[in-house]
Amino acid sequence: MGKLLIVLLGPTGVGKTDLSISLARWLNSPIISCDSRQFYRQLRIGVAAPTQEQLERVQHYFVGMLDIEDAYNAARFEEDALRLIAELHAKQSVSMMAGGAMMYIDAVCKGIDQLPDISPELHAELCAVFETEGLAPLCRQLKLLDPQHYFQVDLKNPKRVIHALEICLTAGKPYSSLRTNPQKARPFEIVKIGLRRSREELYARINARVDEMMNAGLLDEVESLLPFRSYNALNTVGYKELFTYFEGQCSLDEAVEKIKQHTRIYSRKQMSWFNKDPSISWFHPDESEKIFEFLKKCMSIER
RNA sequence: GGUACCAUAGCUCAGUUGGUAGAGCAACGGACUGAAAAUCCGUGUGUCCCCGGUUCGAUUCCUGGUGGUACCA
Repeated sequence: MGKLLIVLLGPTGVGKTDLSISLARWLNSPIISCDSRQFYRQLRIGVAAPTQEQLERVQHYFVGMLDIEDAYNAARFEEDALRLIAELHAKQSVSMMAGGAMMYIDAVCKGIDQLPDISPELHAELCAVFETEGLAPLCRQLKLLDPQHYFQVDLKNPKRVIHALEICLTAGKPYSSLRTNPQKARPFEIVKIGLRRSREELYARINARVDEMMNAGLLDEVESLLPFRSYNALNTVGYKELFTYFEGQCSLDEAVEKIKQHTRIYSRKQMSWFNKDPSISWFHPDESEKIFEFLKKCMSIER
């Protein structure tokens, strides 16, 4: 009997959490979260993590599994999620992943290339070069070590250039030789359900949700995280804006408005990524009956 | 009421020694394989507050008006 992974995705604020819970109960299955910032246990209100009540109704994997100081990435998620999916599929034929972290979704569905681990020292060294001399010397070095990638990479994007360079230096061969644009075989079928709304609707929900977060105590949550603000996990919409408020750089109203704006921008970025993926079947979150019908069909084909 | 300053893109403002204008943010579009709620790229026509004057030509100079801010009464 074939196994199936249902992937529920969509932009932030579209209504994934609510629908994922009805789906999970309908399927009698836990939820594999694919919202990378909800993985951090200290990030609750600001990342719209499932509530305690929701967590009690349905088991959620990965939510709150990391500490704010932990480093994590899409490759590790690929490993962790695949291991978990295999365990679940030993007991059940259908599993479900829900979330909006674009690259994490692709890591599980398509796979990403095996790359060497980068030493923190090397990373710090390259970052220091960037800080003091800018990107130009790093680009020149990349051109020498990996001319092919040099012509593909976004040479204005420090993260990309530094990453490519540290891979070359660590692997001892060009990054491009390690990039295979993988489409890894998975021991299960994948059905992607995309949720979308009109922009007007989505923006209204995002704006309202930010106000709800503030009412729910986001300010206290962020204040308690001030000592950790340099960690990457806190370079997150909803947190960075309130940090600048605590620094006295702007008023609270301005910070809240920024959170709304940045969340809207993030939602568009997600849509721009998802729109490229032809394997997604799109629904409005209110059409849950249609989604159930659609999934029934998928599942009967699988069996 | 008087004086001074200001009025330019959705917002904050720059600028044009007179030849109809440009930044940041926003907005919109895009990229994306180990930081990804990250990071990066692209897109700028707007009665240059209104009426009049000077001028070949005014958003720019001048008169008047309107609105705002500050100070003085």
